[in-house]
Amino acid sequence: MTSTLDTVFAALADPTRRAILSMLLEDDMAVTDVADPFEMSLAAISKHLTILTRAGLISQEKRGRVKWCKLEPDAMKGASVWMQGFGQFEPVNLDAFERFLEHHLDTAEEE
Amino acid sequence: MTSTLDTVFAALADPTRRAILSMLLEDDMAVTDVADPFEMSLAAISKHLTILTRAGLISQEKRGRVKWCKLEPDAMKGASVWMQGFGQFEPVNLDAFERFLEHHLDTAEEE
DNA sequence: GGTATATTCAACTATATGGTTGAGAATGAC
DNA sequence: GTCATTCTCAACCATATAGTTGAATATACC
Repeated sequence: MTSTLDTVFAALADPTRRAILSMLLEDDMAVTDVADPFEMSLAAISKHLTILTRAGLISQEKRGRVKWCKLEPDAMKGASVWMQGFGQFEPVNLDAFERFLEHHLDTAEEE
Repeated sequence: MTSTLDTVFAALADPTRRAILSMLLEDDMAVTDVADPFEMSLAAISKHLTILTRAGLISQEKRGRVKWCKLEPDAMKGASVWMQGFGQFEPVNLDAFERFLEHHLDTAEEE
């Protein structure tokens, strides 16, 4: 939902959640099917899905008794752009990136 | 030092640590100077720097009694590439970055 | 209605994080 | 040697995370 840098990076910091996102690249999945390849309980997976949803990385839609999970890759955009600002050091976009940092991302979050 | 996806994403999930990395874009800094703009204690900043070091995102070198912190942007490569695997968004060139700015996509806020 | 399936909630444990303060170890200045 | 500076360590507190199990809810099937 929120999709701040905080929640997105935190969500991506867990290997189970990254694996879930990879699975959802293929297709939308029901919660039970997401949980299937993992050793842990369904409740644990349900919590992971909540964290991914809060970060905006997936959406969940209930149809009948089944809750479908759908990847929302756009939620990674902000984080991806933020990181790549450190990777690509052409002087051109370095300035722009620093302005971007100052005026948009970090400040917006700490207010 | 390790620079796994786990440690890198976890390190990036904190706004203080992201702010520190942004500061280090300019130049290497001593721990005291890194801590200066923040409200929190020096010890707290020292812990953040430890986490950034463990993630490989910075390196620290002691010269005299001063410990210098240096940005190591290559540590973000793995994480950056991982995210681009989801990339419906192309690697950020100036183009994509400017589009991002134009739409003043305050991705840091809701969705 | 009764039962099976899908998912979450509640309560609990263990561990990590983010912060504090105060003391301690190095180093540099005089 | 004395004193200040730089930085970390230790102990502590509050909160969040990652997992468990068992009960509860909601829907579908017959």
